[in-house]
Amino acid sequence: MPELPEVETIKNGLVPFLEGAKIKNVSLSSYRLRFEYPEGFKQYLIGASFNKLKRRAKYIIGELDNDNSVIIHLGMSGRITLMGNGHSLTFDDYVYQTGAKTVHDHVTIDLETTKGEEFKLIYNDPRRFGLWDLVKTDEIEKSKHFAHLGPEPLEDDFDGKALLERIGKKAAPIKLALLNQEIIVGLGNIYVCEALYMSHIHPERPANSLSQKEADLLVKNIKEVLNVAIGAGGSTLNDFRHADGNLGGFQERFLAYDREGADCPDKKCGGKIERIVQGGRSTFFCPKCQK
DNA sequence: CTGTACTCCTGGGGGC
DNA sequence: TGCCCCCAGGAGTACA
Repeated sequence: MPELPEVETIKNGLVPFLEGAKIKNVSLSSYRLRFEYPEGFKQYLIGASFNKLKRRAKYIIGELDNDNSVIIHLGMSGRITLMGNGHSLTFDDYVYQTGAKTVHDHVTIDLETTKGEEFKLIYNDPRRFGLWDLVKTDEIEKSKHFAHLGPEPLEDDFDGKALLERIGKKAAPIKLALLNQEIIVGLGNIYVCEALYMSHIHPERPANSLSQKEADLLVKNIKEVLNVAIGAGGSTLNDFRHADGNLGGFQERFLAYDREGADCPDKKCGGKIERIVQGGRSTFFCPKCQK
């Protein structure tokens, strides 16, 4: 799925269109997503306007003017497209696009901006691992989606000390600990691999074996890789693009992720990137410089 | 407590 | 061309 940087970029891209916009109509496909839509989903939405858009972990939160908030998680393959005025803009670029078919359009929202311009928001999700929910705005933090979530990695007060506190005595491999949203939110398979590579930390190291110094470096690199990715995506999403939805410039060049067999980017290292499986998911790392 | 296996799904790509 | 198998950026649950 979209990890924190992608969700942040999408949220930021939606802000100028959605904040203040009024929901004129909502239509749903006949498929359910990860969960059923909540009772009265459409009724709460239609006629409401969006106040603020926020991000928490990998969720987009759309605060409405009726004390409810829309909670959106993109799962593995969720994409959001805005269409209006003969143009469309798709906020994805990180997920395969060729398979996009309207048969997987599950949520369509007709909107009207404060200036009276009409447009549609379309949520497309082939694998349907995403979710849309409705939560009382003042109960978001204790809702089932958010109650167990760990700290935001980009918060100023999140540092190596805070990470070690969250890890506690956990002997699980550091790779899996970082994917655990109860310990730290927003990281997924890609950025965990990248941050561990940058920090020269072996993904199979027990989480509780990290020194304070290693944790400091790891957190510094987590922030770095997330901020670079947000910076790369953020600048491309300012306006509607033409109908092919091509944003460009959002391609990541990964150091370790998906580079099995490639030379370690550090020429002085001379190692080769390897792929192993942890928790049923691929881990890419350099066994020579990650200790 | 741990770790693992499996679940929800579709689609792309490689091998044959 | 097709078929089969593996893989995919998430995350919850069940079970030993």
